[in-house]
Amino acid sequence: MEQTEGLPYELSPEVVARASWLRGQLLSWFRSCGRTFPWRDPGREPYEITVAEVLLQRTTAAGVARAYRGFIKRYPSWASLALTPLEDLERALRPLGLWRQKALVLQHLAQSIEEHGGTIPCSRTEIERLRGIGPYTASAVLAIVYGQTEPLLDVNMVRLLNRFFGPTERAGEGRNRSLHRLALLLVSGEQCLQVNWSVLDFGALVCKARRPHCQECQLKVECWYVRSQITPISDAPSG
DNA sequence: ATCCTGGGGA
DNA sequence: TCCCCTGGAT
Repeated sequence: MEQTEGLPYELSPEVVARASWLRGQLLSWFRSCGRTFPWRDPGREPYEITVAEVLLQRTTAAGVARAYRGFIKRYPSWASLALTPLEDLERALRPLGLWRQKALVLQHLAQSIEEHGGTIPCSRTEIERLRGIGPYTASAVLAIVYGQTEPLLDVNMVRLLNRFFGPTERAGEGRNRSLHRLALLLVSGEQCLQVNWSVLDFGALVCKARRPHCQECQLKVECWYVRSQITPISDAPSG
């Protein structure tokens, strides 16, 4: 009677089937069109991964990609981050936006982790206790550093799930939980990271917030959003 | 809701 | 100019 792997039995069989299809499509797309970033390379140190996730908050990945290697070269360790003058750190982060806040977060994070013996805690509760680390970044650390099955529920994944599946449940907290169940279902099983990255990249390149490429999108045959665009809600007299 | 001394694209 | 970006804290 135990629900396997914590998978959500509340989701309808139809939704589960569509999620499975979506997952296959995204993985296929990712193999040919996915983006490569230095912080995604296998064998990255936990330090490099965690720093990247903080830099990426509220910024475009392309912008971080420009600054990332230089930043890691200049600050190669938690110790170097902890010891550098805040002013220097701010200067290094300026091209990314929100540089003052990110400098504070990174330095405080570095000092906290130094006190923690130089290792990042491996439980969500402890990770989220760190200043500037919320649910998203905690999931990223758990998934990438510790190999856990975690959905990276950022704006891209929220947008894609909302569009593809359409309105599923009630508004408010119920909908958030519904979205999280969908996201967990999507990334469960093998290749958790590949699925997560495929969603981020697909959201950034195809299912964009501003002008989604619905005509060329390989998901359109199953997409609620496309259907809702085609099906007229009501005859709007244009006059 | 709103702010973060935000930068980039349309 | 406005909207968006691998958020988080108040």
